Amino acid sequence: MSQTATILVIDDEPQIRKFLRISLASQGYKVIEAGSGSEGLAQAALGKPDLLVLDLGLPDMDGQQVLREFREWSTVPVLVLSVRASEGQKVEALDGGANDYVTKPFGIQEFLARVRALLRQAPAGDAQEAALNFGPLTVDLAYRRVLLDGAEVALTRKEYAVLAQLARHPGRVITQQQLLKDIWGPTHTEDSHYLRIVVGHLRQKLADDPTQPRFIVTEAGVGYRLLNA
Amino acid sequence: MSQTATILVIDDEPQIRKFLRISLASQGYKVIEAGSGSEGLAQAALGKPDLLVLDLGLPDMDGQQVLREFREWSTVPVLVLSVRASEGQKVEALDGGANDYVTKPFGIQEFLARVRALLRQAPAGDAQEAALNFGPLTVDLAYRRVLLDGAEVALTRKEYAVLAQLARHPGRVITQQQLLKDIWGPTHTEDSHYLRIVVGHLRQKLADDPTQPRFIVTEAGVGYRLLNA
DNA sequence: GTTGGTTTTTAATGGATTTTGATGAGACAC
DNA sequence: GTGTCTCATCAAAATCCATTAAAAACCAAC
Repeated sequence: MSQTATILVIDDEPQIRKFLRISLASQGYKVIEAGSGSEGLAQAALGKPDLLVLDLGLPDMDGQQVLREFREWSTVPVLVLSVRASEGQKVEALDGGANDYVTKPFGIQEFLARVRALLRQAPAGDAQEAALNFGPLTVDLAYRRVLLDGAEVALTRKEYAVLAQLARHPGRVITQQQLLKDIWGPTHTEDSHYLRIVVGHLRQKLADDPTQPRFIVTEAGVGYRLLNA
Repeated sequence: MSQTATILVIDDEPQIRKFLRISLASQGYKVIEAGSGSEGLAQAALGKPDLLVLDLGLPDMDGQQVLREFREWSTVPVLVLSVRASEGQKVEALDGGANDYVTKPFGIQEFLARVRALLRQAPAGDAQEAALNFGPLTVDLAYRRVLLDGAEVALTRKEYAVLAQLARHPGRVITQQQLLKDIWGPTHTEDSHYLRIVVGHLRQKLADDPTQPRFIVTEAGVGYRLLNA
């Protein structure tokens, strides 16, 4: 389905942050944190989270204000936490763009279930998982498809795995060990021969010449790199 | 911007239904009602609501069961109501596909705010077609029916489950593990053979040739995908 | 209980992919 | 120049995968 979701927690109380961090991390989420509203907004722009957990009681600025500014540019789901349980508060937050409102103290199981519910409707990586383009070559990770000049290229499992791995880090060199470990497993990190053959097939199918590469560049003794157009 | 949303209320207590009907209608929503689970599911298929408000305490069938059957074919947001506030109940409902969970008694302002929040993320008139088309093939999730050239195709449970799963993500590769986990359960993720046989039967009934597929494409060693016409 | 239909096993086949082995070309150091 | 290292390519063998058929076990409805 999706890779691990990133969750940004904005809360000024360190012990609550720690509690949430541990709980969320134990479920496999990647957690980033902020202790104030301004820091939180900065992190939100930087870390591209898939979900925002926001405590309304912040020292530097009003939580509602943080929510409002966040919603200026993001549609990522927001779960608001608060000790204040007044109905007016809840209505204000929900109408201000929050997707859920949980009052402290809360059960961690319910909290995690609400996190799952919010992430379900907006799957992780939805933002970044657009198709990647490398000139005439398109690698669509969501659909597991590869197009060359608009025509679909039929790739085998290993071929696709190598290309996808390279495509995930455009322009970066991926070491042979990395590729071998991720695709063949940690027991085959020495078999760089496999890699050469698969890359050979890939280049053939993509009409790529190793001496004059359009797509896959070999970095001798190190690994391979996918050129970003 | 948005036209009036339609909200389906499933609750067996007439006075609560009346209360919700009046409150929701005063906000301009169109309200349809059902007093039992089976009636609710029928109304859900018929009335194409934009939001479902579901009370878990129903006389004829378990609320969780209603939720589960509804989620078989619809992604419309669901707000669950319940007097029982046990955390386990909430987790079960949220993981069963509910988007929010409100315990009675509740403040009507907060309830309406949560309704607004749910409708915001899935705007009214988004009235998603429950029937999906793939050229001559139609998969109607709401009625659990499959039509080929307008004629109904009789499918077994597993066959339908596999086809429906593929149809929910048109063009996308669904991995064998995914299909096996969702349909046979997490203990059978290794039995990819089952899958091949069911897909074989499906192709036979849909007059689909694996070497020249109209509908189901096999991605060797990975999974299957349903071609979107 | 019997019956009809469904799901699960079992088995056989052909095809495709992956692995293995062998060979040659280029780069670089000595 | 020679030897060594890495890379690329070709061809075969071995393995894995998909498809099909058919029998056995299972279930639900009657």
